[in-house]
Order: sequence, then C-alpha cells, then structure tokens
Amino acid sequence: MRKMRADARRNYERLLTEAESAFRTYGTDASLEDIARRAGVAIGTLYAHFPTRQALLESLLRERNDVVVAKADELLGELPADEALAAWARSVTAHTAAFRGLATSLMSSFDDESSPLYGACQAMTAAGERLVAGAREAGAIRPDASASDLFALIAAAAWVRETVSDEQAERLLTFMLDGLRRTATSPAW
Amino acid sequence: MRKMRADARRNYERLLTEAESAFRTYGTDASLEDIARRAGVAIGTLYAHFPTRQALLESLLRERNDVVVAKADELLGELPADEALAAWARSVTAHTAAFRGLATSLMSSFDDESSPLYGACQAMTAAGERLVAGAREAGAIRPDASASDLFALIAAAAWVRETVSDEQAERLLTFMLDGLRRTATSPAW
DNA sequence: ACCTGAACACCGTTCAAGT
DNA sequence: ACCTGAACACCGTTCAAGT
Repeated sequence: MRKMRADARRNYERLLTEAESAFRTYGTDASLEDIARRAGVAIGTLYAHFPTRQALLESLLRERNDVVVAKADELLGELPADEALAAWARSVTAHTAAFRGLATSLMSSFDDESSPLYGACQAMTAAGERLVAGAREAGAIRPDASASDLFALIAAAAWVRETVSDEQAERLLTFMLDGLRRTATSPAW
Repeated sequence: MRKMRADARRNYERLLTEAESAFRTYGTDASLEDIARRAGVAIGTLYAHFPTRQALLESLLRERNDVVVAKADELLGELPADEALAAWARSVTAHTAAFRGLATSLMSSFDDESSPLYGACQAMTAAGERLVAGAREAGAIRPDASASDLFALIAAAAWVRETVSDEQAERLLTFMLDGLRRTATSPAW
C-alpha cells in the first residue's frame, strides 16, 4: 500500500471514489465494469486491486467502520448505558443503510471467516459487546440478549430501511430496541 | 387455466413442482434453466407459462398464501388478541423463511402494484390488519403500530432467519414482537 | 395451441500481451 | 510493476420454426 507506484495508487483511489458513488446509487450490486470505466481504468485493473466485490466493499468501509467502533466507546462515556446502546444502534443502522445490499452482505459475512467483511463484522460486534455489557449491568436489557442479537437487529433494521419510508424505518427500529429492553411486565407471549 | 391442453397442464404442474424444490434448495434465485430441465421441458415453455420469475413465485405461493390468511381469522377466534397476533406472526415468518430470498421479494413487492406478488402482500396485510385491530382494542400493542409495521417485522424476521440459527431467529422474533407490545414503563429511548 | 432450442444479450472474470 | 482489453464463461430471455 505504501510502496504502490504513483499511477497505481491514483487508480486505486479513483476506483474507491467511483465505487462509493456507484454503490450509493445502485447498491452493492452495481456494475463493476461501470465503476472501472468511470474511474478511467480497464476492468482488469479493478480486479488487480480488488479481487472480489466484497474486497472492494471492505476497503470502502474501512475508515467508516473505525469511526463507528470508536463512537461506541464515546457514547458509553457520555450517556447512560441504555441510551448509549440505542444511540449507537441508530447510528450504525443509518450507516449500514447507505448502500442498498450492504445489510445483506454484512449479515452473511458475520459467520463467514473467509469473507473480507468478516473483520468488519467482528469489530462491530466487539463494540456492540461493550454496549450490551454496560446495558446489562444497568439492568436495562434482557439478560439473554447478546451482541450478536444486537448486530442482527441492526442489520434487519437497515434491511427494511431499504424499502420503507424513513419514518416507518425509524418506528420499526424503536420497536426492535424496545424489544431488547427488560420489560417491567414479563411478556405473555 | 381450465381450458389448458392436457400436455400443457402437465408441464405447468411439473414446472411448479420443480420450482418449489429448486427454490427450497437454492432460494428464489435458483436457475430457471435448471427448473425447466428437471421438469422435462425446454426453457421457452417455462417462459410461456410464467413470464417472470415473480409470476412463477406467485403461482407457487398462491395456495399457501390462502392458508396463511385463513389462519389469521382462526387464531383470532381461538386466542386472546395479543396471543393470536404473535402466533400468526410466528407462523407467517416460518412460511416466509421457506425460500431464501422470499422475504426480500415480498418486501419489495409490498408497495409495487405492478408486481405479481403485490396481491399476496395485500392479502397478508389485510389479514394482519384484523389481528392488529384486535390487539389494539385489547390494549395489547402500541397504538402507533400498523399492519404494515407487522408485515415489515415479519419480513425482517424471515430475512434474518436465512442466516442465523433457529434458536437465535426465534429469540429475535420474540424481541420484535415484544417491541410491538404496549410497554408498562414508557421507554426512555 | 403449445413446444423446442438456437440465437442473442448482458455481465462477470481471466489472462496473454503490452508499457 | 502495473495496465489493457479481447476472450471466455455463464445465464437469462426471445422468437422463428416445428408439431
């Protein structure tokens, strides 16, 4: 990465820029040929830098992912555990909904060590783990709720957001987060 | 449909049988060529009977869908409104999780009148409407929860089920349904 | 009236040749 | 060391010809 030739580095950056814009517009299934063309390189160059679509996605999410993980700890320092958890979930959901198809990619990479996105999933889960632990200590969530549950709910919320209105998406996420809370009355269901 | 030639009718049935099995195994993206081959017909015959993949899916779900809708009213007669709602949601979620990709197809057809699956979505939502109305009258769910919220939650639950273990899927659906309930303590979030 | 399957289109992926 | 783009592969879809 450091030792890349100047033109190679420039192509790499351009590819990332165009991929970002294409994924944002067309979702994670956007045409790779298109991305290469817009970046002004041949399709082979794209493959040379990013052997798979998921690898491209991973590079694209790298920085953003660091921000998300850092935010978990910030929130944990600023807010009561339950509010920190909810705020983080909302923020990660919004981030995940940026590209149509991303929720599906992340969800299917969660358990797949061979996926380039596996690391991102792990990092997100680890961050969620701290929030869940805090909320659990505060008695704010059900004791049986895990960080992987939180991950799945966030992914699900981002997934529905791809289709429904922002208002409805917001409401549904609220429902899901409330479902995670420890309810005063134990549920009849 | 009534007046189909005998060989045509047989091909039609075979195609449905093979589609069912292919979708169950490979998800709703299963190869149509494969389905035609297994049904012993040429690919053109499949297209003659089912102009689009969604049309094939719709024919496949038709009977099953009637059962699901009928079940809503049955449950409503047998159980308290909130339990009926939950039982129905569990059953529809299981049904929707039968084919990988079905949740996505249904979700994206919900608002798309031109989709062959639009009718199925409407029927499901109408059935859900009765359950939601009953539960709302009983004061068992949040007053702002709608039938389309229920639809979305069911779809989301079916979607996560495609990836996570059955246990976790079960737990997550419970969380979601609890989130729909009217909570004694108004949520801090 | 229905079926066949070659032909076309589209897109992802590879790799020999070039700079 | 990196890039190019033709070639290959795969699959969905159409339609002229056949029964």
